[in-house]
Amino acid sequence: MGEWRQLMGKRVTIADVAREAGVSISSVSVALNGGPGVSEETRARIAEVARSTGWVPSVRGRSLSGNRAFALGLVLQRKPEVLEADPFFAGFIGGVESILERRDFALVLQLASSRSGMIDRCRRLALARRIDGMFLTDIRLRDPRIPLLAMLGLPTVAINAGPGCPFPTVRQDPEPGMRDLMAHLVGLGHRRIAHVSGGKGMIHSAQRLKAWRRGLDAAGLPHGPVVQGDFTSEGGSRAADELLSLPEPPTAVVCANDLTAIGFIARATEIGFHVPHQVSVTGYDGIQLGSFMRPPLTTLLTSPHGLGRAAAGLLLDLIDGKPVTDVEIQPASLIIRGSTAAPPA
Amino acid sequence: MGEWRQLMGKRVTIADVAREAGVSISSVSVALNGGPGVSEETRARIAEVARSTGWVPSVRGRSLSGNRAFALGLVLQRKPEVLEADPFFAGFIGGVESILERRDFALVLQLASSRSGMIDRCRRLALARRIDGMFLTDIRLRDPRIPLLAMLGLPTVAINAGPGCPFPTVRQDPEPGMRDLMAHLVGLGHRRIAHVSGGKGMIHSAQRLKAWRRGLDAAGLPHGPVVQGDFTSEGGSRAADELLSLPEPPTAVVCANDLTAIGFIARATEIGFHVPHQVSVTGYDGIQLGSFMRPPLTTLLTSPHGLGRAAAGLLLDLIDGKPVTDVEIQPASLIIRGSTAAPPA
DNA sequence: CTGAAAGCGCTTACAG
DNA sequence: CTGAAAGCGCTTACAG
Repeated sequence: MGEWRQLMGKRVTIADVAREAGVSISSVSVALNGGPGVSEETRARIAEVARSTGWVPSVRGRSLSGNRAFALGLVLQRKPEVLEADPFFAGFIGGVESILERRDFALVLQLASSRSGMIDRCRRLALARRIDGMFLTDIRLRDPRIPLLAMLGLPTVAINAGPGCPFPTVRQDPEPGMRDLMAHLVGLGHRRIAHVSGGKGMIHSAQRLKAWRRGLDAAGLPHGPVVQGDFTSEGGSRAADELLSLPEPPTAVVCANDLTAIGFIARATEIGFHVPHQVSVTGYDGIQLGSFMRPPLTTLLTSPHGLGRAAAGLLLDLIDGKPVTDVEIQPASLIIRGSTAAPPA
Repeated sequence: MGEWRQLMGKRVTIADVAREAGVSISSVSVALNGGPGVSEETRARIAEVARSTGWVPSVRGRSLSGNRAFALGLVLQRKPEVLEADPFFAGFIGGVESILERRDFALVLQLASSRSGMIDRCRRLALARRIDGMFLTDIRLRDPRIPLLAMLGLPTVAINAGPGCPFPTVRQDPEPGMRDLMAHLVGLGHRRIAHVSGGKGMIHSAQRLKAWRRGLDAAGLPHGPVVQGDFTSEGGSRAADELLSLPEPPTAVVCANDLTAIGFIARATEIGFHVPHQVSVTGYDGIQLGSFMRPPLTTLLTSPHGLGRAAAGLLLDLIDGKPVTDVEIQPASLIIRGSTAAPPA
């Protein structure tokens, strides 16, 4: 019956509910928002009418009068081909949604194809007042979105930001796991350990590169060669060509992420290098497919889902004006599988 | 200066623009929506003021008065672990966004953790009038969302729907490619060809199963064994255990998607079956990583991105009241790689 | 405890 | 060509 009314195009509004319950629309509003000043009896009657008519408050009306969009924004810039295999994107959104689902907030997603497009869409999303807050991911060195969002005054939560970011931040520390990984390789006997880096200018690329360097320093080893990657398997494949044609190729290669490692291994195998017996290869992310590779991938397990959950909770608190502090989720942890072994004698 | 006004909390509104331009707010509205009845001179003046103040119309006001949300909805149900490696999700969204980006529409994404949650969120999204239209993906046999959305009267576009779906549909035909795939296997000499199916009750699982059967029929071969899968690598791994322990194991296995095939190959290799020389394995989807497997995966190349583009265009037309017809994008096509070969003699 | 009124920022007929 | 007015569906002080 409620459904029936809805479907005939006669949308149920707060006025219908008020009329049917014999109260004013303000009483309906207060009753359903849990405000004080409505008797239990009236509240129950209103609730029953709302239920039976199938009324769902219009977010348009609520937004305009209440000055809240009931939505959070996520703007990403990705090349389509990178997005498909992206190890972060889907898990992060899943984590965010697991929190928003209960709060009846919506996630507004925008994918920009260019850097300037991303910045422009951030700006419009905020200025059009479509969202109450924003998630800032894939942060770059001197990211132009940081001053933009700060200036617009939009509540923002950063994910894995570097130091000096003015927004509350959710972090998963790469350091302990990377230290374990480097110790694992050094312990196996590796002395020439190379790195295939992540996308240029990304803060997480820089973090992983630094952690690799520190691991070498800690073991008193020289810094091996670094090849610029881009977080894709193609990049890993190219890096294999480059590193394995060196006069003294590395015996271990630390890749900036799993996709890179998978591409590296595929190409290394193709040109006749046995993984792990001639060259050990490691990833970063801990994607599910890593365990189905042959050899299965030694990697660091990250938690995009956990970051999403934490970020959503933090952003909602921030919007509600609650006091917030940065959140650290459990650090990425080493998973040793078959793609690492002792170097050739 | 425009930015400055915005940032001080004094949001620029249409009233500010009207005052500064010396016109009424209705003129501003008409001018910026490209309506007739404003002189070129006035329009230019208004545009200049809008630009210099940095005014972006509030979507809240526009939605309420204009009865449009300027947003489209996508509600998915996925287990978090499936979502991460999902071959469809990210590409589809990328395609949708490539169209929405130009039209200043937003994509509202909701991820439900349960079936009932998904249906409830569909309902609330529509009733709260948060969106103008909806994408219907992952359609099941007798999907309860179909009558729901039809009843609510929400413009909806279906993706790869079966016959009898009342909504305009975007399709990528699996038939020609599956026919080619089966012919490829039969041509190699395979006579015992098994199938690992997709998730239970999904329409695309049924389609691929049917296509496999038809291929066998066309070659006059008996239907090999079918193992129930679930579109995951774990499911493929379990299927390998089951099929390869048969008294007469199949010499070729057609998997419902690439993840399943990858899991199958990993497990088959582990228990001592050489792929492709003892058993050929095929996938479906054409994920990028398929070409980095060893052996690289024979599969059908699909286009989630193309489906997303087409679906977004169709849905926007539908909302605008334009006449629409179903759209067929180029069929999924066979890619022959190293995971298929002649059966053992 | 309850209701009438103003207002959120726009769009859309309708007069002039 | 331009403006004043009504209205979209709510929330929030403010009176009673």
